[in-house]
Amino acid sequence: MPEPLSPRYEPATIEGRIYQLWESSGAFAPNSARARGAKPFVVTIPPPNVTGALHMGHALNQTFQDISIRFERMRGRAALWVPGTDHAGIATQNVVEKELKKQGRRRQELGREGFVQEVWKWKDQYEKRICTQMRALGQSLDWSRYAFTMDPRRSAAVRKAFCTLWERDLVYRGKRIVNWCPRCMTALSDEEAEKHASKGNLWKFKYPVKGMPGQFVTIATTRPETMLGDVAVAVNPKDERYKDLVGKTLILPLVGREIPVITDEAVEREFGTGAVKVTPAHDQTDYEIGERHGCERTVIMNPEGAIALDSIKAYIGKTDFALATLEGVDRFEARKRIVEAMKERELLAGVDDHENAVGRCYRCDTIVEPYLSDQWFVRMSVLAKKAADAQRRGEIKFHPERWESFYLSWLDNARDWCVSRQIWWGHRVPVWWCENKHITVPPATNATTDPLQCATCGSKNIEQDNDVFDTWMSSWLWPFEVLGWPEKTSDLENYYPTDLLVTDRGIIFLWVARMVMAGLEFMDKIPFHHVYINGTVLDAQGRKMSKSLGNGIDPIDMIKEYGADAVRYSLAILSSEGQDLKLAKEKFIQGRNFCNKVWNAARFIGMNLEGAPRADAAKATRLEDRFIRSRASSAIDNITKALDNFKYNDAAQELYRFIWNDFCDHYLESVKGRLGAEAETADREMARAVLLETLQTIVKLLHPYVPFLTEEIYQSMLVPVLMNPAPTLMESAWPAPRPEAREAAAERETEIVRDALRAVRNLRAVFNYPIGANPDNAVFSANSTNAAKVVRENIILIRDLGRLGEAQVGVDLPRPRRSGVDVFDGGVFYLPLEGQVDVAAGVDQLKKKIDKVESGIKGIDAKLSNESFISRADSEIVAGERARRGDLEREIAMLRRNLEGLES
RNA sequence: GGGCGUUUAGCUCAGUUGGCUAGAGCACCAGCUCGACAAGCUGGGGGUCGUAGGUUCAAGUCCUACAACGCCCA
Repeated sequence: MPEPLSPRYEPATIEGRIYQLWESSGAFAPNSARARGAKPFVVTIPPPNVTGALHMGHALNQTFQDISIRFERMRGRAALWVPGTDHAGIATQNVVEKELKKQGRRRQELGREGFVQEVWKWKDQYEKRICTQMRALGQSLDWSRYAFTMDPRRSAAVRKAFCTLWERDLVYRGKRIVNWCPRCMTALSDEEAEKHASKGNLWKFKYPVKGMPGQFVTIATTRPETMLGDVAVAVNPKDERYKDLVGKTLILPLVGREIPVITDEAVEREFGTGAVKVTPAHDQTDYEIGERHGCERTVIMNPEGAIALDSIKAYIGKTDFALATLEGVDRFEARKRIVEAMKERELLAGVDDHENAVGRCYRCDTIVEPYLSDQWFVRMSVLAKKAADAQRRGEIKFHPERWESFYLSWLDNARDWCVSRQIWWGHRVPVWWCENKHITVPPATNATTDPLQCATCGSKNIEQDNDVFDTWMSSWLWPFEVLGWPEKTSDLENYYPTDLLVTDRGIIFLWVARMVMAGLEFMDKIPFHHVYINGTVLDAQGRKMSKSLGNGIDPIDMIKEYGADAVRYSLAILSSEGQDLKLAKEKFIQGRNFCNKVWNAARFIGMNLEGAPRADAAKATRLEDRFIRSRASSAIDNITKALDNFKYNDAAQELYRFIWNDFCDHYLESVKGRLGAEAETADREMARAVLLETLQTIVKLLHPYVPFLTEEIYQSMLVPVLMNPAPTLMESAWPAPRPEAREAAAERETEIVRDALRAVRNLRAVFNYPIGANPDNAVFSANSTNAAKVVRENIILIRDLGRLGEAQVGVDLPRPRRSGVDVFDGGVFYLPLEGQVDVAAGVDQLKKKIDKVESGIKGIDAKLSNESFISRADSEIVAGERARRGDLEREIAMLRRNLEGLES
């Protein structure tokens, strides 16, 4: 460390330099000498969308991944974390369209090629920004393997996948009801149409029965405008109310079409009137009913969501309603007009409030229209079953576990996946059409070569399908396409399946499930062994962070303000397994303060560390040395175990306790007196040896969370004094277990010392004892010879830190006259009061303490006086309670006696 | 309507298989510029663990019901 050192940690001065050091070391790639031949540990990053910059959710998600990667790298695994970005079809197309709109332009003016060029420009810009952000966060990604979902290799993978599925009859083209976004003008998958409960109405329309004047069937509908496309009215076959009407013909109001009354099991008798209109071209359930009854599918809307009368133009003029005026009218305006027209004709039987789930486009929030259209689908049944079977065999473990059943229930009900999108940005569907409407798909063995003629009729006049694929049609290949699939690469050989996927619960269906399907279908192996579902980052009020609310916190701003290490550590300690976290800017202060603490502890050690210490820490005999070595040993075990089980929060807390409470608060303070020039040489060297050893353990254990600062400490302080240091901390070995350093007795004895100190300080504070006074007549009256021994052996330290002069130590010593008293873990401490002290304050505190101990005794008495407790509880528990009661009894007697002494 | 999660100190959250007087960070009160750190140190106050039952010698922890909030599916 360069001198003079700032008493404050200044992350901005080191982060860039350290990242450079890592990157140039080549150790982001899994091919260092240590990693060679080692078992791999592989993570593929959930590729951020090039639509925009990274947000706090990414920072959280990636921090967990980097913690695991750095941990495993240090443990000696060949750690590989593959970076990448996703083209995010609809989302990116939308933002670029918005940009164009600002300039008063539309994508149609640019043409497909011109527009796609614009999107590439956008992609380049954000890709660069995203990668810069990941570096700023300190992510140890192997940049040499960077992948983009639309780069040539990934494009080849998508084509290979589609052509393979085609040959296996796992994709088909079909006219189905899809979720149609009239604004994006494209189909969406079921998962992309987000259902939101919304308040709407249930309208009741009367449809006249043909030839029976005054007779009606009343149907209920939430979307009146679709009545134009009605082809039947359906009732449940068991519904007695409609028994006589089944088979009769109705006259569709406003249109004049004759439609039958049919029966179908799908109709719920309890819904509305029990009779529903059947509109096969505009509703999924109606479509299915229509299929069963061979109904016509009458489309009455255009792709923009406006009424199109083409298919019913024969009916124009058949009724008194001016049907033609609806042509081109938007669906919601048409709804109003139709309800109005029905009302005028006294065919509106009522309107109820009705709450139902309305699908909205997950990218633009427009209400999705169930719409009949020709699309490409991936058959889910076989794929989903394979994935579910693998899950039931326990091949993939979810963290937290509960997501497993969530995931399985989706797999068990998965419907065919609509993969074609009517947009321009994405992988173009590798299907060619000839003028005879024959389909030509390249052979899977040669999927990237465009066909030159129709495979059916040989026509050379063929054109590629205009549609592109759903983004997930490329990202479901991610875990193996980034490793080079479909080529048989050594990466694929070495690193597939991967070990860990960290992602958000919102894309378990969209992405995780499909990656498993693709992995099993194309690689015959699951893509990853562990799936960690991280929590969602919320704002201080518990709302999701979003652009529209403007409540987001930019991770880069936070890095600038607090440092990347602070951001990472704060996120990790704030988020327990899979739990959402409410975040505010101030929350990063905790991480920053912690980093500053570590910085200062290291700075202090640096001031006392000239060259390598001449002592062997393992031979330490002093209590504080044995204590910190013992605690370090358990910290190593606890943190290793926590990280092994993806308990990021547990490990972060253990780090905090160990570093701040044990090392800084206790050990550093204990050891200060041994570092000065006046101290005995051997004692000083031992202190330095233990300091150095512990510092080394600390920077290693902390490195996965706080990589920059720990690397800086390692480089400037440890490399110069270590034998054969690894070139970077990042590549150095994770601390090995040290069972031999574990000493329960040392930890227990330290508790006595620390509590004795607490008693001293407490009495000084309570009685407002003068700061500068170092009394010579304090007394430690131990309640056992062992406790007396511990206090005696450490009396110099206690006196030093407690600011006492001489002090008497012994078993059951008498209380000095006019003295304050505090019970500590191991005995009683008496502080004779002299000068101006506040006796009343001391009395107050004694009384409070007596109350507390009394309630403790009461609790124990309740147990001990209970026959069943004595007979049924484990004997050691009972004995423990008895011993505890004895302790409390002695304590309270002491407190009472001394209260009297003070009050008199 | 079904499923899942949450409910513990003023705030944000920990709390293994039930078992010493329920913890942390922030905030709060009091004191401290003693050569790592005021982004700090020391001491302290503060909780009928959502409600109501139940199981048990013993429940924050297990069971049942209910309530509030949130997420997902229909």
